[in-house]
Formats: sequence, C-alpha cells, structure tokens
Amino acid sequence: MGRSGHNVKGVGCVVNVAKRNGSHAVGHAAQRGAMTGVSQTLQIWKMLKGPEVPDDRAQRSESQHAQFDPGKSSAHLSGQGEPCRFKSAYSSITTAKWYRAGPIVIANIQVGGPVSQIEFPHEHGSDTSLTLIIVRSGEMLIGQDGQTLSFGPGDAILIDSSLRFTQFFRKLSQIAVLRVPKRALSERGIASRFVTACHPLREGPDAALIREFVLAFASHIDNVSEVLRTRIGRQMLPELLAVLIYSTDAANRGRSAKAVVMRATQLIERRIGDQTLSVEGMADELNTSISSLTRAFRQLGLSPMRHVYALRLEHARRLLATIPGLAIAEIACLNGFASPAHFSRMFKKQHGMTPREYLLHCRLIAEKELA
DNA sequence: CCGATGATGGCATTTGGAGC
DNA sequence: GCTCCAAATGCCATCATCGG
Repeated sequence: MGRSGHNVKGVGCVVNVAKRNGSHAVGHAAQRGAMTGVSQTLQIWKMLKGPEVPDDRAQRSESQHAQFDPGKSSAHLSGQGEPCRFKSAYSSITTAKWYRAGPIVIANIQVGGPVSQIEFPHEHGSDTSLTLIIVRSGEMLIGQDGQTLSFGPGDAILIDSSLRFTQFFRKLSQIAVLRVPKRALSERGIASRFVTACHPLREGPDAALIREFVLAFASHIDNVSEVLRTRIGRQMLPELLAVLIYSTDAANRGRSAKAVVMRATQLIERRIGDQTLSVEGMADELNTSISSLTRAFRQLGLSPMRHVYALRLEHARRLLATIPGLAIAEIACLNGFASPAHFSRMFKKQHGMTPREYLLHCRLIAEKELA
C-alpha cells in the first residue's frame, strides 16, 4: 500500500496499520495548497471546526440518535425517520446518528466489544455504494479473502460495498461513516470500481486533510444547516472522495480518454489560478505520462493546455460578469495568466470581445434589467 | 493610468515513429 | 497500451507603443 505502512501477512492473520500523524500532514497541505482546492477545503474545515469539541460529542447528544437493545439481533439503525442501511448483526451498536447530505449518508456510530460486527449488506445491481470509514477510537477489523486488516484511531478505509467483506470490533469503538452511491460518483466521471472490497487510504497531505475535514463535518453535522449539508454532500464530498479514490493503488482507475480528461478537468479547476500548471505537472498528479495525457485529450479533439486556457477563460468570464469591481489585471492573475496582455488577447480569441468590452456589455445588460 | 495591440524570441507542447 | 525520443510547430511572455 505504498507509503501507508500496511503489512499484509498470510491468510487468517491480523494486519497492523501504522498510526498516522495527521496534524503534520495537514501543515504540509496548507503550505503547498495556496490558492488551490486544498487550501479552500482547509478554510472551510477551520470554519466548521470552530472551538475544540470532544470527538464523542455526537454520540453523547440526546437528539437524532438511535439506541439499540443488546438482546435483539440484526437491528436496523434508524435516525431522522429513515432506516439506515448499516445493520448490526450482534446488536453491539450502542448509538448511531446518521444524516443525509445530498446523495450521501453520513453516520456517527459507537459500537461495543468484546467481539462485535456491523454487517454491510451485500449489494447487487447498478446502484451500489462506496463507503468511507474513519476510525475515531477503538479498533476495527476488516476481513476479506481470508485476511484480517486491523485499523486504529485516525485510520481511514474505502470500502466497495458491492464486494464481500466482514467488519468486527474487539472493543468499544467509534467510527464516522460516509456512504456514497456510486451513481453520484459516475455522474461526475469518477470511476469507483475496485477489485477487492477494502482499501486502506494511502497516507499523504491531501488524504490527511480530507480525513480531518470529514471528521469535523461528521462531528458538527447536527449544527450545520440542511442547506449547507446538502451543498457539501452534493458538490464537495464527491470531489474529495475522488481524490481519495485516485490515491489508492488498487482502484480500477478509469483509463479511458474520457475518464482521464475528466480527472484532468477536475485538477485544472482546482488549480485554475496556478500559473505553473503544465502538461508535465498534470501528468504527474494524475499518475500518467505526458504522452498518455496528450493522447487522451487528442482522442476527444482537445489538447491539454488548450483545455486549461478554455477553462481559465470561462472562469474569467464568470468573474467579469459577477464581480464587476475587479480590475482586468486582477482577473488575469486570478485565472493563471502571467500578463493582462496575454489574458486580453486570449479572451478576445475565445469570446469575440476584449475583457473590457465584455465588462461593459454585462453592465449594459444589468442596467437594462434594473430599468 | 489602464487596457489593447503589434512584433518577436524562446521554449513548451505536440506529433510521429520505434520499441517494449 | 505504454514509454521514450527527436523534430517540428504553435504560442506564450515580454516589450514598446498607442488610444481612451
């Protein structure tokens, strides 16, 4: 599993997963991610995080959680009036809170030992899910293909719910769960087919930051308005999951030209203002070669850098239309153009008028609407 | 002062071919 | 289907100038 420090041993043995230093990784991400999607995520994360709150706060809350009778088996979790799709085979779940955020189900679950299991139903058909589990405390064991993987506090795992696996807890544990329909991912061109069910996340600054963000979001979810929750669930979480999916080694990544271009587009949009963005840099970040990236674009009648400039110019056009106070030079800089002159020329080529003409055009339309 | 345009050198990107 | 390499080419950055 690359840098993550997972050691897969033989059949039937327990595999330990190295503990992570999340705060260190977050620091690097913030340093590296100026004006990028990562730094924007960090800002939102800080806003959400607010004052320090104990991790078990969600479980202690009296509202919107389900209590389970240890005597009953296969109890379906419920909260907010809808049945949760996770079920407890051995009734070990003490509390579970779950919420909908757009297409995504988020759950905070506390599960007790000594040996207990949450059974994810084996899914069939096209509407299967991808599940992100982050261990807050305790120990979670995942069994698949005769092996058992052990995860401790801070570990995060992606699980393809359409494939078979078992999940156990030896002691009192708390986990945060994100369950995303694959359809929500495929609609964005994010390939999410895995060969095996369980994929520990490869450690890295971006993965660490996303893990911290998801934990903060799950902890504070009962304080977040439904509107914001839905927007984060619809627009943000699938994109963050895409970063995690493409950081795993075992993912059956989309190798088709369309998938490569889609991933490149997401990368460009994250770094729309980055003047250093190049074909070589994009290829590096997408784990492919310059040749393959260029070829993928060519198959769709595009070239990488032309696509970069098309997206930048479209972004610039939106800025001109929505924030009339911005100077042309500022907009050029914000969209990765090294000079206003270059920006102006490219803008005219793309939109048929100079930025200033477009600005005046927008003002004229606004004045007509007011009149 | 700010933005648009013309000219130009340099270099990043693309292309095509070969080989694995 | 991929990487590597060399050659060709397209176009970006910069400077100077002009116009509103």
